[in-house]
Amino acid sequence: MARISDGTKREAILDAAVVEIARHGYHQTTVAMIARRAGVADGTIYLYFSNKEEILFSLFERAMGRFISEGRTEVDQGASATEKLSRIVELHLTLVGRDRDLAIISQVELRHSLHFMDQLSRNQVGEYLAILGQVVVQGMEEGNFRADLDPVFAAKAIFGVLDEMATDWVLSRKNKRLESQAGSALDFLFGGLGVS
Amino acid sequence: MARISDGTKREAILDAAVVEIARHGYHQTTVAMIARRAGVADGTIYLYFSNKEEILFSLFERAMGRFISEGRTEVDQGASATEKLSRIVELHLTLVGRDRDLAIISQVELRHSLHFMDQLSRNQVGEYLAILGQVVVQGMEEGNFRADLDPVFAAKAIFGVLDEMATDWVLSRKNKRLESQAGSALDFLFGGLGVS
Amino acid sequence: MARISDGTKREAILDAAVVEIARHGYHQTTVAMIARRAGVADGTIYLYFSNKEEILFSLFERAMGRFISEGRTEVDQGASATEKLSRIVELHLTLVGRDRDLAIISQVELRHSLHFMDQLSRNQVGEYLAILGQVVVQGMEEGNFRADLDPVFAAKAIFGVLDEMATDWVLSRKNKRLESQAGSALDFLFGGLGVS
Amino acid sequence: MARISDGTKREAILDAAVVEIARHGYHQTTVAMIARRAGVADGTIYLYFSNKEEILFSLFERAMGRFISEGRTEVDQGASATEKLSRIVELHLTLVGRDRDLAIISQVELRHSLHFMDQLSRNQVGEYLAILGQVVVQGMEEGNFRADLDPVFAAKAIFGVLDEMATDWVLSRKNKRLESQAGSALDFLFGGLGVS
DNA sequence: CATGAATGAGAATTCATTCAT
DNA sequence: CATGAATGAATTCTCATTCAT
Repeated sequence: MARISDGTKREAILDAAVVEIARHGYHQTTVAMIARRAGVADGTIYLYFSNKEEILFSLFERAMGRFISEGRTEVDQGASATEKLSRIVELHLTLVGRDRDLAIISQVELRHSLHFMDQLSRNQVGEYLAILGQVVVQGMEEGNFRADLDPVFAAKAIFGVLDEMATDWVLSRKNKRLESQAGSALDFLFGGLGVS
Repeated sequence: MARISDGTKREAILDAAVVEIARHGYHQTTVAMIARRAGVADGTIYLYFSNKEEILFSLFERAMGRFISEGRTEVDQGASATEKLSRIVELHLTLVGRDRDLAIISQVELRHSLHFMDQLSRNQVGEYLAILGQVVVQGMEEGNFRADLDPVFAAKAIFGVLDEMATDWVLSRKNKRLESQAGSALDFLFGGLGVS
Repeated sequence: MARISDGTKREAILDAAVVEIARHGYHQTTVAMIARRAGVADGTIYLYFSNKEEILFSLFERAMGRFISEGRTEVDQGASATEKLSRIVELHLTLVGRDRDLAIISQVELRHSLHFMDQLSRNQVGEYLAILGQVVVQGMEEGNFRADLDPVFAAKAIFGVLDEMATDWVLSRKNKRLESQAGSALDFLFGGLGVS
Repeated sequence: MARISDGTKREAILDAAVVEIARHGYHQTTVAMIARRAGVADGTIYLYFSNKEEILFSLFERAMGRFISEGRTEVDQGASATEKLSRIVELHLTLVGRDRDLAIISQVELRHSLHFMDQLSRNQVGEYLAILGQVVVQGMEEGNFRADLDPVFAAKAIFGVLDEMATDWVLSRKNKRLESQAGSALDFLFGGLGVS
C-alpha cells in the first residue's frame, strides 16, 4: 500500500514495472506483481494501460523520451559535429548507465519479439538514428568526417557500438561506470582501427 | 506428416523450431506447433529435449557452432589481421544473411531474458569476442592497427557494428543481401569516421 | 451452475470434492470436475487451495475436526471410562456412517500414499489415539479395565476394530446402519474372545 | 541389465515393482522405473502383465498366496482354536514384518481406490476372514471362546487389530520387530479390555 | 520373446483481463 | 476512480501403451 509521493498513479505503475521486469523479466512478471509493488489493485492497472504489453511500450517511451529530447538538445546547440557526437555518446552512456534496472529493460526485455522490435525501430530508434545521421552529415560538411561515408550506415554503426557497450555493461555485473568508457568509444568511432 | 529431411529426428525438430519461432516468436510458438511441423508427436519432442527452452538453447548452439568453427578457420589461416578481419566480417554477414529465419532467432528471439543472454554472452559470444580480440592484437603487432587500442573494447565495438547490421537487416524486410554491406562495414571499422 | 449451498465458496468446493472423489476416486477426479460441480471456474479453485492435493487435505481436516471435537467432548464429560468408550464407539460409527461419500474418502481415498498417511497419522489420527489412550488409562484407574494393558497398544487395537468396521461398511454396499453394530463392537472390545 | 538368477522374468518384474512402489508410491512409480530396475525393456512388462494395475494385483496375489496357504496350514493342523489363533497372529505379524517394502504396499499402496479395495476384499481378504471365522467357530465349539459372539464380526475385529498394528508399524519407522507385539495382540484379542 | 522409440490423450495450473460493487 | 474476486482459455509435460524391428 505504498503511497506515491511524487505524482500520478500511472508513474507509480511504471516505476513498479521497471523494477519487477528488470528483476524477473517481462514474461515472468505478472500484472499482479506490478500492481502489488505499485500499491494499487490489479484492476487499477487497466485504468491506465489497456494491456500488459502497453506497460512495456510506455516504459520505453518514457525512457526514450528523455533520451531523444536531451540528444536533440545536444544537436541543436551550435557545436561542431565532433563536439555533438562527443556529447551524444556521453549522454547515451550516462543515461543508460544511470539506472541499471531501466538498462536491463532497454537492452534485454524490450527486444522480446520481432513485433516489438519493429515498433522500436520504426519509432524511437529510428528517430535516434536520424539524429545521428544528421550529425554525420554535418561532420562531412564541416570537413571533419570522411567524405566517402554513407551517413545512414554510419549512424547505425555508431548506434551498434553504443548499444553493444550498453548490453555488455548490463551483463557484466561490474560496478564500473558505463560512461567511463565514453573516451574509448569516441576514439574508436572517430578513427576506427586506424588502418591507413 | 512431413518426412524427416536430413536424417535425425532431432535435426527435424530443430529445423521445425527455427521456422515456427522465427514466424511466431518463441512465446507464441507452442511445442505442438513445432511437433506438427517436424512431423512427430508432441511427446517425441521430449525424447530429444528436456523442455521447450532447451530447444531454443540447442538451436543457438547448432547455429553458433558453425559460426565459430568457420570463424576460427579464418583466423587460423596465416593471413594478416586486415585480411582476417575482412573475412570474418564477410563470413559473419554471409552466415547471418543466409537464413532469415535463423537470423530472426539469433537477433531477436535468443535475447529473451537476462538469464538467456547471460548464457550466450558467457559462452559462445564470449568465444567469438575472444577471436576478434586476437585479430586486433595481431593487427596491432603487425603495425597495421593503431597501437593505442584496447583490444577487448575494440572487439566489442566490432561485434556491435556487425550485430546492429544484422538486426537492422532482419527488421528491414528488404531483399538486399546483407553481405553486400561488408565493404561499408570494413570501411567503417578500419577508419571510423575519419576524424584526424 | 449449482448455486452455493451453505455460504462460502470454499465450502462449496469441498462439498463438490467429496462427491466427486467418493464417486471416481482421487486420481480419476479432475479439478475441472470439482469446479463444475461446485459451480465455479477452474481457476477459482486455486484462489482457495494451492493445489489439488490440498483439497484432499482440507477435506480431511474439516471432517476430522468435527470428529475430534465431538470425541473430546465425550471424554471431557465426567462419565466413567466404560461410558466414555461406549459413547466414543457410537460416535465414531455414527459419524462415519452418516455420510457414505465422506466415509469412502476417509476409509479409502485418504490413504493414498505413505506421505499422506504419515500426515494423518502424525496429526489427527495421533490425537484421536491419544484420546482413546486416556480413556483406557482412566478405565484402569477406575478398576474397570484390566490392569495389565498397555494403554497405547489398547488404543490402537480399539482404533483398528473401529476402522476395520468402517472400511467393511464402505465396501459392503448394504444399507445396514453402521452404528447398529456398536453393541457388538463394544462387546468385543470389553471382553475380547472371552478366553479365560 | 541386471540378469535375474532365480528364475522367471515375471518374478523379477514383481520384485522390482515392490521396491519401486514401496519407495515412490504406486502413482509416482512409472512402468519405465520398474522396467529399469528389473533389467528389462519397457515393452517387456506388457508381455507379462496386461497393464500397470495388474502388476499391483499380481504383487498382492503373490504375497497373499503365501499368507493364506501358511495360514490355512495352521488351521488345518489339529490344534485348538486358541493355539491356531496364536499361530495365525504370529504368522500374520511375522510375514508382514518380514519385508517392509512389501508391508508398505499391502498396508498403503494396495488401498488406492474403492475399485481396488473391492477386489481385495472380495477375494483374498475375504478368504482370510473366512479362515479367521472358522477358528472363532471352533473356539466357541470347544467352549474356550464366548458363546455370544458373531463369528463374522469377530473375524473382522481380529483382522482390524492386526491390520492396524501392521499399518502402525509401517508408519513408525522404528526397528522394533512387529511380531514382538504378538503377545499383546493375543492378550487383547482373548480378553479385550477385561470389562466384566 | 524382447526391445525401446514413438505415440498422443490427458490434466494441473497460471494469469491477463473483466466487472459488479 | 478503485477494487480484487472470479474467470476460463491456453499450454507444457508426463507416461501408459503399442508395434515395427
